Amino acid sequence: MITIKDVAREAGVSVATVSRVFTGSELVSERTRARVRDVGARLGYAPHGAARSLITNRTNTIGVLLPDLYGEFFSEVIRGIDQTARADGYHLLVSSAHEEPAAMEAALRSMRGRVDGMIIMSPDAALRERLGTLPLRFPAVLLNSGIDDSGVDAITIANFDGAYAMVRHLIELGHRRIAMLGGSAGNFDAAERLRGYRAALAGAGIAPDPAWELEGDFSEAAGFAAAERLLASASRPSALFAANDSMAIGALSGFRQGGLRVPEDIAVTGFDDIPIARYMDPPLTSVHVDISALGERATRRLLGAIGDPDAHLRGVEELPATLVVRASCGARRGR
Amino acid sequence: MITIKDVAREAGVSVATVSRVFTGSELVSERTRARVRDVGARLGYAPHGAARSLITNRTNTIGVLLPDLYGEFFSEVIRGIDQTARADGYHLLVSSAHEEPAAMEAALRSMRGRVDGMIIMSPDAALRERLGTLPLRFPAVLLNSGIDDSGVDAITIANFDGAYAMVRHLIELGHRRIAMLGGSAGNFDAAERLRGYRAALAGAGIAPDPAWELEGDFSEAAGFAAAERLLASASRPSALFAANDSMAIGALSGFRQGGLRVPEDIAVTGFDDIPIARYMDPPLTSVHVDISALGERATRRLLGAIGDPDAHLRGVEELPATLVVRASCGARRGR
DNA sequence: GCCGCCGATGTAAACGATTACATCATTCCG
DNA sequence: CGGAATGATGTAATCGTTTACATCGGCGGC
Repeated sequence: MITIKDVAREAGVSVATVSRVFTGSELVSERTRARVRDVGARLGYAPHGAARSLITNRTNTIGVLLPDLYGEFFSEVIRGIDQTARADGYHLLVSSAHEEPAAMEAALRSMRGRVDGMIIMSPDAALRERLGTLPLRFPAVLLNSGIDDSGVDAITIANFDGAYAMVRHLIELGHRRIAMLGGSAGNFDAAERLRGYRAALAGAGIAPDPAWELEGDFSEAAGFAAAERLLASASRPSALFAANDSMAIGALSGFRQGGLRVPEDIAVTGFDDIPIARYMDPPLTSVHVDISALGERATRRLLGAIGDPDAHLRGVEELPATLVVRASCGARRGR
Repeated sequence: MITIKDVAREAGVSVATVSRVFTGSELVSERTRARVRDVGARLGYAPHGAARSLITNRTNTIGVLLPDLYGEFFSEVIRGIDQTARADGYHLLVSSAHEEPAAMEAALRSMRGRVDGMIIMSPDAALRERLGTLPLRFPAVLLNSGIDDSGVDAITIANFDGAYAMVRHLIELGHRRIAMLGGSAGNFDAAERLRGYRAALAGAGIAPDPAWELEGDFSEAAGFAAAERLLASASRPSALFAANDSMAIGALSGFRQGGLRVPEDIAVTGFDDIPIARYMDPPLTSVHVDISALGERATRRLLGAIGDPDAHLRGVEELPATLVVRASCGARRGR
């Protein structure tokens, strides 16, 4: 492997000069700069990242910790993070599937000296608790972790409001028998959406029926299974609100397979408004969240904290969640 | 920031001993090991990644270069890569959106000293040429780049076979007027799929109609637009084969909105078999590719090359692409 | 009782860059 | 013409680890 020394020797200058050329310092004569550049290109030299980080204490990398890497939601978040980070010359070090706090801690440790800051997505409540006690060695932004402490940086979605608006909308369409397909137990977003659902029902004076609070796991398969369960049960709701779009899509498919028409026989709605939602048949009524903006905002906040830790003021930002009415709720005839 | 020296001082041993404890060397007495462990935990010590990489020449990280990060296809590939890499204790450094060769080269350079190897996805033909001339400084595996040189490591999809099988299937169903919605110009996968389409038509003695070779860009929007175009044109095909599922889904939606029934009025099929395909209405007939396996195979190959560069033998692997018949092609009644 | 060996530990030299400081040649001004 | 200021370059310390080599004590075999 060719190093800065090789370039220096070949160009007949000291390593300091080569370094100055490659870090873009002004203090090099035009002639020397050109010569060093040439030699560098000819030899195929590239500065060694680790060596550079060691002395500068900067890695130009941000770490991303995710619970999983599955589905359109996460890919959109990462896209938002990546775009923003790249614009500022940062790379992304991703690490996923940290179900257990221990695994997460290990991942966090292993990031030391490899990243300048972290974006941590830990929707699990138990995990979040643990995280608070963890001595973070670098700037960090939490995503959807339900933390409400202005001492930390975090971005959240207006889960409650979104769910409330959705259920309210269904009620206004005349639905009284509204089921909710929830997310994984312990998941913060899921809990908040459920809370919004209950509040909306209560607000309309509808008694909640525990049998209509189904448990899911955010996957299409869970939606499909829930639809089958509802089809088999004696009393069927007139509307199903799924805690995310993937489950709504699965449910759509399940109901159809069971011979039900959506929205005529049953309304189905989701949450997140993933890109594909509008292409469903019927197009899916959902709660729009600008998912990639979620990643973008988190990244901006993090970059701010990295750039000037003292000036940076921490806080929790909430992203709006707005109702998007399409055909699957029955508000629009056909399409 | 606390370093190995702090731990050494606090534990009353030399840095060498601390290092030995944290690298898992045998040569430490049980008593000392325990003491160092304790002190380390108490002080919240974590080895500095960059410093470690510098001396060991290992980063335990693999770099991933992608053209973009959009949609389920990429997210599945990354998932495959991540799972395999993590199982071997590797992290992922991702970098996306390298449309131009220059940007790609820059990204590649900036990875030196930060990764042990790279997985490069560059479906663009021009890019691939350039890449060949680039002196790669680390093991690399190419993904879907259409390279057919046993001197490099690469994984490809059986694009031609898959497309051929799909079109053949449509012909067997009685279709003669089959349109193809292609992918981006210059994209290798797209070109191969187009080739398969043409070959199948030719094999059945059907004259190709250039007007029915539409250009797309792999997005849902492109599929939607193509459907609109076909609806407006005088002669309409009886089947549309889209070069990927996203476009097929967009087309499905477009045709429906134009009042056409799928598959009764027009058959629609895709390629990739992304997870959501089976939940469409009608469920999408597609060409199944084990996308996450694509990432997994690439990673295994790369890890092999990293582990033992001498023993490793390079080569191109092709992943099968098999027809999955669902309802959107009309082969099955209803769903 | 001496020697050699072995296991546990320490010392110090890398790794490849950046950068404060020193050096040297020029230029400019009084 | 002397000396300060300026600009280009070099020297060497430094970042936090790992690891080859040295050291040292204790133990077993002769």
